[in-house]
Amino acid sequence: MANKTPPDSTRRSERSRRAIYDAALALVGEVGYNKLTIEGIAARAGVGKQTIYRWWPSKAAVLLDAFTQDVEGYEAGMPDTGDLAADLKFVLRASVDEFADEKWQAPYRALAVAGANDAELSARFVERLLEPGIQVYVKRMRAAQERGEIGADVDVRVATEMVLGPFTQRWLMRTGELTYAYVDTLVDLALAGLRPRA
Amino acid sequence: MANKTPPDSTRRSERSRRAIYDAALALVGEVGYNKLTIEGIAARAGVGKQTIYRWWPSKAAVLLDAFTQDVEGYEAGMPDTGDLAADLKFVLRASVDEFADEKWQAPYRALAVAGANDAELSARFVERLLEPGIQVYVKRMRAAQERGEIGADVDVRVATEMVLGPFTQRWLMRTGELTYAYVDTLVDLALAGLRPRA
Amino acid sequence: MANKTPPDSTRRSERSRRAIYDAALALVGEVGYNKLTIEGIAARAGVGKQTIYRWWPSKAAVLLDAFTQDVEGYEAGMPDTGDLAADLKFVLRASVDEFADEKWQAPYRALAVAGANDAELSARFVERLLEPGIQVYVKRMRAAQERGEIGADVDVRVATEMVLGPFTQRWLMRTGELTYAYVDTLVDLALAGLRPRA
Amino acid sequence: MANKTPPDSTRRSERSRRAIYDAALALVGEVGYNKLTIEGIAARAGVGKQTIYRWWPSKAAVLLDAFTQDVEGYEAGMPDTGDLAADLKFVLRASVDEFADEKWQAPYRALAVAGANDAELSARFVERLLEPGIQVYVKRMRAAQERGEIGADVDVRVATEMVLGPFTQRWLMRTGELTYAYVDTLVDLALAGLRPRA
DNA sequence: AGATAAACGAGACGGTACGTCAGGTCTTAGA
DNA sequence: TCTAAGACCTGACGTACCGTCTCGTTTATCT
Repeated sequence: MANKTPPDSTRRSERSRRAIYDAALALVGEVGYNKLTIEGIAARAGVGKQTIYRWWPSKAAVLLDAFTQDVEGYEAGMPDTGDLAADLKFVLRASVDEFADEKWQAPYRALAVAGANDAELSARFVERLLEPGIQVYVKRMRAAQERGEIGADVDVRVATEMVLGPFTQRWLMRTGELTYAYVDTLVDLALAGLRPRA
Repeated sequence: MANKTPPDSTRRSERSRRAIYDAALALVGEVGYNKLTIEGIAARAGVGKQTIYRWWPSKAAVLLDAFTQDVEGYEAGMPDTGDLAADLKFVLRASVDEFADEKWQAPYRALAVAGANDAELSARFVERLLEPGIQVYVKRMRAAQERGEIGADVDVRVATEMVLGPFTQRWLMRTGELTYAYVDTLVDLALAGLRPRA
Repeated sequence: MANKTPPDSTRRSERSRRAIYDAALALVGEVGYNKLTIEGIAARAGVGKQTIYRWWPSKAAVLLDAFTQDVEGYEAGMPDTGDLAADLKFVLRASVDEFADEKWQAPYRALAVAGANDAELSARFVERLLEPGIQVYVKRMRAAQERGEIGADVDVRVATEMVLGPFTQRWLMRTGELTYAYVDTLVDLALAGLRPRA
Repeated sequence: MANKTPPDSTRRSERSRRAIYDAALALVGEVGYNKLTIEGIAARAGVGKQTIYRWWPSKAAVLLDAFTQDVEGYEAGMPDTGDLAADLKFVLRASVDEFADEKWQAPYRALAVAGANDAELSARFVERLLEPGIQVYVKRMRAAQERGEIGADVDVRVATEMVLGPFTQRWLMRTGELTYAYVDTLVDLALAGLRPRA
């Protein structure tokens, strides 16, 4: 029952969509996620509330799309200089800087958090933002593994999590500082266990 | 100015406090954190709203106290059989079970998440719930380190995070399953790097 | 400025117009005037909203046209048997029956009411529906006056209102029942005057 | 089911109630009944919307109470100079003036009209405002009847309607002007009857 | 034991935002 | 070119909670 016929997406206003994305990102930076409201987004975007409700189920979904749009074409990838430790440290240090940027961090954190209480949203967040970031590490590790720098029996997925998990936890839970020194230590400690056994 | 004289805590109604804790925990399990409301807690507890506002600043704070109360005397600690890997796996496997229990998981997740958007709450959450849990690991590792099972130069705090971070991330972000096999792999991989260099 | 060129009425779709009338009358009977909506009429008629807005300024105007269409060729007129009292009673009794018919009454009442708050609509309602009904009485009275049954100095318009006004008030305001006995009393009293017979 | 416990009227804010009445009457005069909104009343009164919804079921009900409050203690009654025609004319002429006053007329008309589409409201409107006004005439007529100025067999209720009905119809439907001359004619005709004087 | 005063339950209050509905305008496709 | 379809902006709807503010009513000391 209750199947509202879904709107015809070919007629969708591109103008409104962009305005909504811009408004959502601007507002989440200004007032934070908790005080972000659909009414606020609509007003800022110069758009009717219904136009938002027509296309998204929640403010979190709007923000996810807005943010995804924003980081499209990111896919920076990781260098492969042949030195795995150096490459990991290089990218993680960049992440340290990124996560220190309040403007970028606010919506990302908001999404991570909103996802935690909403399984469906979580799935989309992971698929669209989190997983691609993880895969960058997995691929680089796999390359190292093929060259024999990492033990053949090592689960590179778990190995990646061993580097990213602590980083994420410190950031999200504020259980510690995110510094260059920290990520260096982390990489060294993690890699020490990955080397092929002599 | 504006210093509301704080309420006299000696006159506080113990009955009401318990009722509020019970109501908060019951409701967060039934409707989830987002739909948990102060009005709902007050109604369920048979308590005036003001009685809640008098003693707590937010629903998250209520929940934190309620939950803390609930796990008081936990402090289980970790066995020390002399086999570090086995001990870590033992406790982590218990955590796997614990985090699979919807009733326990709901408020814990809610608090973790609420903290992410509220630095002050976060600090108390970490201090009261998260950090004690981490310290259990840190202490066990330190013991192992003193016995020379772990390299003397290893930062046991970071080493602990290398085990708990991935676990937490999988749970919170739902980026993977939490199984016995997973935590075993995790422990083995982490410890491989911790052994003292020959 | 702003003079929208009026639409070319020669190209108007007769099919749509009829469908709109039918839908409007059906809906006003089903849901009442307050819950009658342009959207509802359009949907029921299988017509775009714009097609309604192009030709009518308001739902009341649609209903007025629809209803007028429906009662076209009414103009029943009043018999002239030579007995004024009997003729008046005859027609008023027919009205009693008519106003008891929910299906006929609903849109008529709706229009009377909508008119009360909209002078322009009111004018058209009076001109097209109400006044013709009144004139039927006025003519019959005038005929009686010419035959000397009614005083030559009597204002037959006012005399007519003296019969129809009470009837309308009872109906519209629900201040009393509309029965055969009532209209008989009304006619007798109006014709006779209140003074005691000498 | 669904019986929300009714609010405790002893705790009701008199201040708010007055402000709501004032706002409702002011707004209905300024923008008309159709554009009168609960939000508008609340805003103008400096009151939460819920405070209105708590105590009244609709904007019409608010207006009815507001208006009733306003005309409380009216109950002017009718003079009894012994000359029935003169007394009726006197009061009706006063009504002519009253109904020409836009400020008084707007809410009264609005209520009459709202009642037409809402039987329950109608009942209260009639009981509180309309019927008392009618009874003033009925009583005066009855007095005249007891003195023999009016035939003993005359139904004074119907006789009253014969005077007030036409007046009301002209006003509500705008079928004619409301002048002193009109009400004089009406009274004379009603009292005299239509038959030619012998 | 009685008086005093704070916490208590209850819930009305001024507000904000919700998610829905309809109004009236504007755009696109099709006949 | 007019029509059907329907997306759009607007604004009001009625509801849910917010956090504050009285109201009596316990309850727990302190005379």
